Amino acid sequence: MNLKELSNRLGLSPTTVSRALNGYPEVSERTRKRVMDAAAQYNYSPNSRAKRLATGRAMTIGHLLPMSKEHEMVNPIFSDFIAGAGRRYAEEGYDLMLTVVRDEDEAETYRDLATRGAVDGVVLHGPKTNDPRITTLTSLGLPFVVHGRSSNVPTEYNWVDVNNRRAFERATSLLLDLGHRRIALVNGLAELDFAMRRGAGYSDALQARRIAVDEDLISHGEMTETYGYARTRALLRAPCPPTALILSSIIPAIGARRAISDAGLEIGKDVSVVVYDDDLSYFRNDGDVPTYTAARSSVRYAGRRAADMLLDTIANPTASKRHLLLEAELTIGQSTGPAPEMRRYLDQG
Amino acid sequence: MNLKELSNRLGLSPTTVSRALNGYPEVSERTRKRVMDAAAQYNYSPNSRAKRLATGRAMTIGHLLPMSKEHEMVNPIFSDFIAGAGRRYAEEGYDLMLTVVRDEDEAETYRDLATRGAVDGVVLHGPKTNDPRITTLTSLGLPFVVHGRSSNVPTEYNWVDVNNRRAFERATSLLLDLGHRRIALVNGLAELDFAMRRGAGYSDALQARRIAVDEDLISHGEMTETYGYARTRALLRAPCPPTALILSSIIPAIGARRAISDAGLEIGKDVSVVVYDDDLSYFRNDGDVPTYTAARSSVRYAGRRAADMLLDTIANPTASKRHLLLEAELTIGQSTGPAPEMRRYLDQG
DNA sequence: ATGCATTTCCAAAACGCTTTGGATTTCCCA
DNA sequence: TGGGAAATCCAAAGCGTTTTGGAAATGCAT
Repeated sequence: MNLKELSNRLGLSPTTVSRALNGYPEVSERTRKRVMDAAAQYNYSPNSRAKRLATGRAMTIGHLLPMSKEHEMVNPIFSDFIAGAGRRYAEEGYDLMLTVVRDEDEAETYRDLATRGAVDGVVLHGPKTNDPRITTLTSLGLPFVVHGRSSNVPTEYNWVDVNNRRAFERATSLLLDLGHRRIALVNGLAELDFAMRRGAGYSDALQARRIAVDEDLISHGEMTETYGYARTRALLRAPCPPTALILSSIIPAIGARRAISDAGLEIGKDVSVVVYDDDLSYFRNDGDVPTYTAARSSVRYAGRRAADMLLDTIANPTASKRHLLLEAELTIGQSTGPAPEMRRYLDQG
Repeated sequence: MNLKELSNRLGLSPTTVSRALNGYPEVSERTRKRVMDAAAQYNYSPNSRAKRLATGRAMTIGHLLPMSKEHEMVNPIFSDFIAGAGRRYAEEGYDLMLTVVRDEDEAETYRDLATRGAVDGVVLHGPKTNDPRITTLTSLGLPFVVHGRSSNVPTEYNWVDVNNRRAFERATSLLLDLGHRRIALVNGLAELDFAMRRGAGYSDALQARRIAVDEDLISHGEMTETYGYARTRALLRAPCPPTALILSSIIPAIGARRAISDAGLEIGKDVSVVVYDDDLSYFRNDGDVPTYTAARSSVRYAGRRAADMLLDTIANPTASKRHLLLEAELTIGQSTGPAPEMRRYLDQG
């Protein structure tokens, strides 16, 4: 069943039927009703491909899922971000197109999406410092929103980000307040912009208390359970181990817990742990007292807001660039407590 | 730059240019080369929307990401499955379209995708027993592949599944061999077909040893960390706690570990744990000795094979239905050991 | 040189929709 | 009962490809 056939059955022209269905005012309500009913009856909906050709709009938003050859990992936060964004797309009649791509092909893929006219806009994930993809997308003239920010990019661009620096500054301060002085930072890959910002927040807090930053306590890696385990284990075996850890995601924190437990230590007592919590749907860190003390910000919500921003950009292409900085909330859970020395002091008191 | 403009510059007809680019034999190699070069120079690639209208093919595969209102969780294995499947789509020139949908709208969405002609086929996730979606898709005539199987569906359909029953039968047998007699099963949601099969495998193994199935040891839930924690905690506090646990995913196993640790017990010694491991990219359970004893089967590989199957079905629509049953491998890790009573016996020996 | 098969290319139709620019009808008021 | 405005509808021209059905040019053997 297509438009021509439907209009034949109704004894109307395709023009009128099309207008009736798309809510144009040039058609009487009586006719519109008749058309709508017939469309429902024959289960007609306009062919996407034809519609998109005629309107010149793809009605599709693209997301690239880049996979590197060495560590071919899918970012675990990706699915929750997509869930948030995709819900909005669906509500607005947009489709979501996901392209799994080797990361060396990423720029080429953006170019391809643009010239093919396959999407009306894209979301850029995991920006690095001075990310070249931003320049690429800008020059392609393809509307886009960055999830995160990229330092040192000369041009303006749309972004939705969390105040990572402040979140980690606050997390570090919390541990300092508890008497911890040797605090390890288990951070994301060094080239990622958010990791850089988090590192800066951590350093800020230490320096505000005149505590030197010990590079041995800082590490960068992919946010896997294995990485969290290996790194924590190494830290605890060092000559002068930290009394507290800050981890950039809840996934490596799972590994950290395992390493702490393996070492015969207790989390929240012998070793304090603060995590950055993206509020992943399968790993809710809530309850009366959350398992982990955490700086929390819902990545799903970020996805929703990024979608809003992108759709708005597509609708108003000439408007100035949009920015949204979300704040993480710091919630106390079971994984933090006074530093061991402090604990002895308190016990005496 | 479109086809007409390109052909103008070349002094050729659109027909010839189109044929040259699409590798048809009616064009001389010399002309083809000239066209290809010009296309590269002007960075031309055919407009997807027009191409798809003309060919009548969407060149797109659909995946639905259903989200229920109560427990709005994204299945953590989804992203790895997509990564595997999406890679194949990209290689074959297909796009991947993801639709985030409230699960009560799922059937309606399939119908819409079909009538709109938005996709050439879909992958069905998380089939329940006698899943109505299979009937819907069959009647729509939309090619599809099920990731998993659905019992009691009268018609034939394509599927890629793991031999869940055997995997759980073997996992249970392993624990029985180690002397465990009270083995808990922490399973997925009861309505999911794979949970049913896993339960059957578990029961098979017990009954083969003439051990009665204790319903109190079996539970169903969503595979979150929180669920694994709560359930394990409850089990360990019961009057007659199990000495071993089998968990349907590595995610609740994380919670189980936490509960065991909280109870002052040691995993692999006081309590044995076997997990079903989907080989998630951010939670690799490998190393010299894996953390968990596990029945492992890569969900990413399953995604790739499902994609193969679907593309093949689209190319040969009349062929008979295809099935692929993958076997999980059972690998011994650090989380299992002899049952405590057995251990005492062995220690004496 | 001639005839025939190949090679090489093209004009025009088709895909299914939207949208432009009228044409026709209806309505309202003087 | 006109006349103009408003309401209602339509024919036809796109949108940018692919594909059908030839036409012209070339190559080869005679």
